[in-house]
Amino acid sequence: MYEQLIKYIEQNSAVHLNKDEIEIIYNNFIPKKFRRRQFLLQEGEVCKYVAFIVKGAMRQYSIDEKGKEHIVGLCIENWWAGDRESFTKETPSGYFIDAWENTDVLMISKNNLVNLAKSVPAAAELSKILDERQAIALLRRVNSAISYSADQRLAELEKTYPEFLPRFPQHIIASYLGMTKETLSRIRSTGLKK
Amino acid sequence: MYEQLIKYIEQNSAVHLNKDEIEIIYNNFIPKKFRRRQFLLQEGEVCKYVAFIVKGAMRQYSIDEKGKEHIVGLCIENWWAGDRESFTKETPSGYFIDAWENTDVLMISKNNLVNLAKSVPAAAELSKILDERQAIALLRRVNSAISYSADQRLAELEKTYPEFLPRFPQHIIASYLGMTKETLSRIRSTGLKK
DNA sequence: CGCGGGTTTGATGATGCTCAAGCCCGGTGG
DNA sequence: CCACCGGGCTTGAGCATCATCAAACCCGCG
Repeated sequence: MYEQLIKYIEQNSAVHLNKDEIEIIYNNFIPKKFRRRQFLLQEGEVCKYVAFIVKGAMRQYSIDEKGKEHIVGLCIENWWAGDRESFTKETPSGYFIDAWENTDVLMISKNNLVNLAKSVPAAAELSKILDERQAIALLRRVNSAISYSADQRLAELEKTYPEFLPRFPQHIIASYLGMTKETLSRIRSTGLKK
Repeated sequence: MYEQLIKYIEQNSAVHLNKDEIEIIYNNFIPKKFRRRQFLLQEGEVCKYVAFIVKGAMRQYSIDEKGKEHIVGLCIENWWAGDRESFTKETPSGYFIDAWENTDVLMISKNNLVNLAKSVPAAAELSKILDERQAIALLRRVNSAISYSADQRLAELEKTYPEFLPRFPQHIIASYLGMTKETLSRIRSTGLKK
């Protein structure tokens, strides 16, 4: 499990880790298994950990006053799951995060992450890169949400994250795109004809 | 102008700057005035600078195939304007950024920002904090866009950024919220009656 | 075989968009 | 001083898109 994380950090920060650093990483991340449907975080809780997904898939969503789920994020292998807002500000989260598949993760707490950033420069670097990427991806999503029609949003997703489509059922994808499963179904069937 | 930036950096990074650091900041930021409607960035260009807004207001938007503007971001005093994606990856931007009011900014190039981060720890710290905040704000906006109806989105904006409403005309606010000015107008009038 | 989750299809309706007209108001120029 | 203009805001009628609700289907699995 850890090898995958080490490799990920080295690749994404473009830094080679020495023995000591690897040791530190081993000591700061906690391995954990989530069964399908098990929660990493529930609304109202403070997000104590961010989780590196070694294998599996998770989703982050809110539930509105009518009880409907709205998927704000999906994550699979080599992504990070966690509510940044709750994690950094230590405030109650407005989101749920649960495992969509049985999932293996490596989790790190806030304190440990701060320590890690101090002692392993690559980790600090990586953290910054991830924040940047996150901000970039989210701005694209905002643009797509306010600018495009349902079928354009689907087309965008197919281009940006094709790996999501086989991985999650359509009602999840639909929610992620801000539409109903019925609409997604119709778009897909008519989309192919043209 | 610079005093405002210094103050901003000190407050947001919670670090006091020494003379040398202040000197470095003076040397790395370029002051510039934008007239109303003047572009900081146009679609297809690489975003060379991020701009700290000392006074005024700017907007960031895309233009779709029908020629309609979609506002992805608004910024006023003590905010930063710039397309993060284009700036960090040095790729052509998909957005326009222009001044909505006559605006005074302090701009910094990518190279200078990298240098600054090396020599002024507070700047590096700040940069990280801003990325975090950006990611947090954008996730909220995504959630709002995919979960809420037009009137709920307006309510959210009124709570989150009340300072925008008197500052920008309604058709700008409407676009920011992903609706038409007519819809916004109707929501506002019926909203008050209740 | 029956069950449950996922997907599709259809009918209906609400929400929000489009297009068009009119209004308000501050600014400009005759 | 008034006429006119432009930008912004409002209002209305008709329409497109998408949501809702309901039913049926499909298929892997116990």
